[in-house]
Amino acid sequence: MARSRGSEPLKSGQVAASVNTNPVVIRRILCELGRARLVTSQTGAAGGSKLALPPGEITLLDVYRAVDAGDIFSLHRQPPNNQCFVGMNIETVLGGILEEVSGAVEGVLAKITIENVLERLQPCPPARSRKRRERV
Amino acid sequence: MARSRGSEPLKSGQVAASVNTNPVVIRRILCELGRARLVTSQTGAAGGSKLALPPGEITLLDVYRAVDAGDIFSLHRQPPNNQCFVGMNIETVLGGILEEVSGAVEGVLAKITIENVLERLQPCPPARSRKRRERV
DNA sequence: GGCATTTGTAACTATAATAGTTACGGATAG
DNA sequence: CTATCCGTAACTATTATAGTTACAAATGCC
Repeated sequence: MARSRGSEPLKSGQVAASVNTNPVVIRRILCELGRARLVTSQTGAAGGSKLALPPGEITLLDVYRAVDAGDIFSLHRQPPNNQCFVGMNIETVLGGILEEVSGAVEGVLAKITIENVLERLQPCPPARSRKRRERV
Repeated sequence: MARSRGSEPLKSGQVAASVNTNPVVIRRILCELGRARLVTSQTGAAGGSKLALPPGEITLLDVYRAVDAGDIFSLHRQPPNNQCFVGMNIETVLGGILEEVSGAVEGVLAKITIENVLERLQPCPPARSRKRRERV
């Protein structure tokens, strides 16, 4: 979507085809991103989705938070036995460690924008294909 | 196990009871930790498991690596469509980002030992209970 | 030796999460 | 008015994880 920014919005079917999945799966994710104001979508004919911000202003952390249900870094739902000394406090300790870990993850993601991803995709600038030789 | 180091080995049933699960589940994990040389186990009567190293010499990274099947930070098994420019290279880019992320996670885990976890569990040193008032 | 106990492991079932599918109401462009 | 496309619900399929049962092999103890 970042690559086709400015032009027409992408349809869920196009995105789905590019990742070999079903349009509904894509729409579900796009819908979450829309709630986070990262993309905008339009219904109806000639509808589709596009980025709501310039690629340089969307970080992977934004995307991660929009999509994460909050249970990636979480403790086992079944609590330990509180008769045990360790069990009494271990959840607090592990919770603290999980926060350290997820903080580190978020630190990495916050530094990478969609634009950076595009740059990594293509060492050379985004098309305007200087020689028109490298794709069909 | 770190808390009962020096004394008798812990049986899988005891550990299982303390986390409200089945002994076999514990044995499976203990077995992986054993293959990583972090714990030793003994079969037979009076058997059980104990740490193979002092708690200060085992990091959470050691444990993580012993247990991780390698698929925590990994790409979707179904590859994208290579007809698409993005699909052609995105896996390489995402792979690089995943490495950055897991590197950050490992950095955090490498700094925390089992001994540190014990310290965080109990602000005061490991028992020898000075007043014998705080547990039953 | 014989017995009780415990690990290691296989085989199976149960439960839950994720992905994928079908269907349809509502919005929109032409 | 019609064709198209999103948002969403409801359902099925697939997979991963957890839990269970069972048993051979190892070990300590009498």
